[in-house]
Amino acid sequence: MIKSPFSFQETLKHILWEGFLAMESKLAKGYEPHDVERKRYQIWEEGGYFCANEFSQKPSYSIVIPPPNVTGVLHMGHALNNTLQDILARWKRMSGYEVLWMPGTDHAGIATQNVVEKQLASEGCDRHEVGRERFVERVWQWREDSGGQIIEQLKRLGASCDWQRERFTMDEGLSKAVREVFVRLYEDGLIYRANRLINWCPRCHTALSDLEVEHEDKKGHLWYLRYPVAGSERHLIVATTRPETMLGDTAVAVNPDDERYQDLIGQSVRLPFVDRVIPIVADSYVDMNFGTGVVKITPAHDFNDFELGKRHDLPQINIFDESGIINDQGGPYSGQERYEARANVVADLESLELLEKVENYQNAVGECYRCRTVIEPFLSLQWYVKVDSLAQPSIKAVQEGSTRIVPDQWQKTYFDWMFNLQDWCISRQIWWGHRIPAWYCEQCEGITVSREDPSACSHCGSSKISQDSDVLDTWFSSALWPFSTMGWPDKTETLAKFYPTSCLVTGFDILFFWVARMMMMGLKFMNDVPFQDVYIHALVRDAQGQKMSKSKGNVIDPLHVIDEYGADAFRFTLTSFAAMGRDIKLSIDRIAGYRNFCNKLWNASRFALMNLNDFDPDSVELERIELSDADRWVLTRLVDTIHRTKVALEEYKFNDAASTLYTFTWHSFCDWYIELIKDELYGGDPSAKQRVQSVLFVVLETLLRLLHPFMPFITEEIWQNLPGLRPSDTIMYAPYPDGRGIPVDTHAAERMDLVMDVIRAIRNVRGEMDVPPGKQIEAVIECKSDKSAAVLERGELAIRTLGKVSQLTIGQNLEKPSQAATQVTGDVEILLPLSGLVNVDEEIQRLKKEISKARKDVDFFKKKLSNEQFLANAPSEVLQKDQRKQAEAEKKLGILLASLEKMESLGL
RNA sequence: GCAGGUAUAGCUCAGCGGGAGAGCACUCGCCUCACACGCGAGGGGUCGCUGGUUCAAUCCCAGCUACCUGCACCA
Repeated sequence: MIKSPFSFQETLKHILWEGFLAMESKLAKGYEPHDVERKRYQIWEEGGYFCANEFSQKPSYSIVIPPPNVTGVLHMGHALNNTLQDILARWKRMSGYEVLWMPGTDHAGIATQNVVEKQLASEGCDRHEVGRERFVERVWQWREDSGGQIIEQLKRLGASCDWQRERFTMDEGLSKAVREVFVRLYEDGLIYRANRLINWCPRCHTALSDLEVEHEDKKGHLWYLRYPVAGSERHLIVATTRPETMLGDTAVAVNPDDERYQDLIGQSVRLPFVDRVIPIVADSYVDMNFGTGVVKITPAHDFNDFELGKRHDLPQINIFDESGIINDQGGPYSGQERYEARANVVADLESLELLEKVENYQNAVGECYRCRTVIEPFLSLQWYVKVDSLAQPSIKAVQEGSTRIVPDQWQKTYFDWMFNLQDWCISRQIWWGHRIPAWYCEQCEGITVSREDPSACSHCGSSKISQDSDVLDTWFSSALWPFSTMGWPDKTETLAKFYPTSCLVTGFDILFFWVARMMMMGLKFMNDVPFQDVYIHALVRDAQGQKMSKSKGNVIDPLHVIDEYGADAFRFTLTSFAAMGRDIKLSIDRIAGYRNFCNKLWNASRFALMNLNDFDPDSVELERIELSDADRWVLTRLVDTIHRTKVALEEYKFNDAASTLYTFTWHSFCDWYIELIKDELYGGDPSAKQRVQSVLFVVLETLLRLLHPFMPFITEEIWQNLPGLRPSDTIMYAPYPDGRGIPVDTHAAERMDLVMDVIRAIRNVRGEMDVPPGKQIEAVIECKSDKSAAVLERGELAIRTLGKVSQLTIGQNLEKPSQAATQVTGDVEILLPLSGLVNVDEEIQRLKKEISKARKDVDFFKKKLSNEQFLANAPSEVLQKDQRKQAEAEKKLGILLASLEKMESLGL
């Protein structure tokens, strides 16, 4: 026989009841996100509800998506970022704005090229064998086949982007914008070419901007090398972390004030292996206290040495090729890879007794942010953007508030960076990207920069010209995103309607990469800021607070979360934790908590639908019916929730909005209101039933609209199943609640709070005293004022039902039962006759606990109010409030003490 | 080294100068006719440390300690 936790009768009752529910309710017993999400999203998308109309008369609200990499897959950062944008977009759309949320992806030059190069490698060839043209074709093909997966994943999240406008940074239009910007900046003298040390990735074979290099402390060594002083038996000892670069040394340097080496300044040392005599120079850059106070100088392979070399007019000897292999300047080491060369140089120095010693040493090594290869400072000719004149207006715009950075602590970071800008290296030696529109003349060596591909040199007219083989940094095109996506350089209706954008939502990690550069380009080319607000959100970390990364294996895949818990629960979790200025530590059980919240909403709605079968929403006339205190209470709380939500959203306090809605939904609506109206729904009074049906409907329908930006799927699904006709095809275009038409009655709400306090007091005694939940009890409620008595008499039914009270007496100067548990709230004394329910000792214990709490209160206020300084200085409302609280506490203590005395006398 | 941030219940975090809050976890009692992804009740905190301002400080100011994140790094 199968063991069942239920008796046969109970099981049967269950089966019958479930059957009844299935017939009565249109909704399933638990919320099942899968089908709902797929179905609803499809309807929205096919209905064109995400589309923006630039010809609309409505006020505009626009957001451009931070374009994810075309190679990317959705991670937690994207999920948070796009959830917040979607909340804003849906909120504004419902609030009557014409909303454009512009989606798209960027071409991620290096990352995408790497993907396709790996493909080629697996086929046993490389891009050079394939050739530039065919390689670029392959990349396009790759994008066609497997790029942009993230777009479909954003849809799973519920993102309401205008997909018909989806853009890609390599699109024709955006490429045209890139070209226009390059040419104009060049013509304005803001783009130039220079031969400098740059960060070079020997694996990607390209230059990187300063921002694309990530520094990480690594364990290494400090080698002390002995350089023989020319024409002497002396040696100078230099310390270095990179011994192989000695092949490119063109000097050694000491501090001019260093007494140890005064006599050597101006002399030379003989460099081993390459047999070069190099000078000993004096420069204040050298720190006398570090190492030996002597530095080897390699101008072609170190940024500091490069600067020093310029001061002393030293030659720059490049010893590497573009793969980091020693070139023919490296003498015997020519052809060796840099680390191999290092090992050999060290070994050979040692055998020549030129290695003084080796120490362990930790220092920060720059790595390529795309492939983690150690970058090489490399001397090469590159294109730069001169940022000074572009940065000035961008700084001013934020200072003057044309663009607001939220939270404002990020402003400081923005300014810090803007004030210390280096020129931006924009050329990349890869093939995938916007090719630099510059042509070099074989004849006159002039450069032709042009909007249209030229056929002749603009200087000498020669047709022997060839285009620069480099492409532009991906961030160059991303910097134009807010206007290039809207059709610039053409003057479009879209730009007129939606530029500048209303808000940019992004993570702080790309504040410099992207936000600052968009500011510069927007102001330069649109003469206006690209966005009014910039909302910087947190980073999503794992439950331990660590950055999620594949190598740590602590990534939570958003799509798995959506599969398991539903998009709405996931979104609500992210939103709840999106407090300003703090990172999000995400763990699965938190998501489960919000899954439960979805289920709660679902079941409250099921309850409502079951009880609204015979209800016609058109009959609702809240103004004309006599509402109960409970009705007025829930409606007042609802309006309060509406206002709080609005304020929170306006201030980008997403977590506040979420918690306000959570608390109202669960604790006000479900825990109290639904419980309060059951008597009237199931009772025999048709007018009472219709009244609570009206309020139930209004509250639920309003709540769904309030919640929709946060939980789009479940709210639409329920909303569509409400009785009667909806004012629009989709909740997406139903007006966002503003509280109008909903009566607010704070006095009634206060009355209801008293009733609820009494119910809580009864439940407290029951719970503390282990009275079985099903057991009906007796209660005597002694009121010290007419007002309380009247309020509680009106709440009688609620007290009976929710307190499980069968015999209830409410009034003043009542006859008190001889043995009763006592509880006090406000000026109301609640007496629960023991009559065998509770034993006296337990009640004594409980009373003692209550008394100690009350006594603490009394002492607290007594002390506070006996302080003359407080009486003299505190504002009168604070004073009055505290006096009232003291009186209340004293009254409560008195009642409890009297009750205890009585109990103890009984016990004896 | 410079800058910024953070320290509040076991965990994760809200918090607006006037008696410390939530969610989760925990304890007790419940399959009560929307929901056990649930209901009711309860326990739990010297608000990092030291000073200062104030009638009043978790909140404002200064210093200290610890952790986090940027940026810059002396080879």
